[in-house]
Amino acid sequence: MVRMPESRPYHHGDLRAALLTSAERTLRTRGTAALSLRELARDTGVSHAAPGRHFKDKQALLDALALTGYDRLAQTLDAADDPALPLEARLTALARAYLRFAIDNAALLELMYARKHEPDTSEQMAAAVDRTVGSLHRLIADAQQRGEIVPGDPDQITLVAAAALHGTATLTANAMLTPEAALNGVDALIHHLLHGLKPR
Amino acid sequence: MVRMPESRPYHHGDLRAALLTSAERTLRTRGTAALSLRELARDTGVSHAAPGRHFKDKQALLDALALTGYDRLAQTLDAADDPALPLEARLTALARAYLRFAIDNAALLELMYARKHEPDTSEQMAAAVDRTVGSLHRLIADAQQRGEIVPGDPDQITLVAAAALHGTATLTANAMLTPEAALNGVDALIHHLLHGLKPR
DNA sequence: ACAGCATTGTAGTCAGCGCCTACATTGAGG
DNA sequence: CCTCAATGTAGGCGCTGACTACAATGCTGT
Repeated sequence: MVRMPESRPYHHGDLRAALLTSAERTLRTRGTAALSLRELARDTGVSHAAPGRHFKDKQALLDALALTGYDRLAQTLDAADDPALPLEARLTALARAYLRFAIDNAALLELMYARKHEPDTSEQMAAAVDRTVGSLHRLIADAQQRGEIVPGDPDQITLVAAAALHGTATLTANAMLTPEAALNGVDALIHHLLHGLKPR
Repeated sequence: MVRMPESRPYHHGDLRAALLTSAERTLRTRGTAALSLRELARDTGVSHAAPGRHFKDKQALLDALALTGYDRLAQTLDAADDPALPLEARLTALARAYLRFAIDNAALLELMYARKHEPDTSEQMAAAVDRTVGSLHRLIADAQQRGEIVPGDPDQITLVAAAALHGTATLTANAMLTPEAALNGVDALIHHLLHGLKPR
């Protein structure tokens, strides 16, 4: 029995990467719930058990997907942070970048923030989160050093800012706030965050 | 010993409520992913198709569950808001109540904020969200009227506060912040929110 | 060059799931 | 009382994730 000449080689080459790419595509177009390992395998032209060689179970693939998301987010935020800008503008730009990411990658963000990662990847996840918050933390620390932000535990201050941004982002990603409303509200959000809600 | 002729009657009586109760129990103890209609039916002692009479599909049950969650949350927040308190204390109490709910009902909260509700329930969902934010909105409007909060679109101001609280709550529910850290940070969060991050 | 072996693919199977349909039991209203 | 809608049961379909045994491949040491 002769082998079909134009059949894919037995070994895919880089199945792991192909699966991740295809998975993110599905994630973006049809949501997390529509992601099935078997369909992923079919789309990639391999047997239904092949993904198991690269991801011990479905959660492992989702974790890997989340990690790539953190990489992209950290990179995005890093690129968006311009230390030369005055404080309010700098913070606004960072917030905008985060919001954009949240809007453009809602399903991925949901995955990144899901609290069901496997134990062995949860430390990588924590590190990724730290890296992500890093940009904001640096910004706060810089401003504090210049006396442009109140003194106090920088972690605590960062948390306040992070919570406000994260809240806006998740509200938007979960469709409780339209992208337009969120983006339009960013300036006011940052302004109020810096100047406070109480009259001065 | 006489054979107990007490095999459950053919008709359950209030299967819908029983399913919701059992579902929330599973949700709390084993998470959303572990929730199966068939297991739910088994636990409740009915056939695997019986739930279909009360919920047209799994999502319908999840939606119903989310709605009860909103009811409880709105009630909790309403009870926690004491208009007699001075602004900062009043806001702090509200924030604490929200955080407590988020910590105690992490999985349920995830369901409430998931953006995959069926179209026909999404309006009820939106109304529920409005009702939930109502407490905060009233608080802000009150304070604004007394001149204790800067003038401006009250919706916009509410959004700032809501984002900060929501951010803290989701960070905690997603285990990116320990419950202790979150609760300890509430006072500082509200303080900074009211007084701003910039020095005065 | 090539044998040995870990890696990475395939094929088949299993139990569990959501959902569907056909049928049985029940209680309430004409 | 008798119908009939509501609510439960039984069975089945196609899908899923996970497991296993086996086959093809390519790397590594000699």
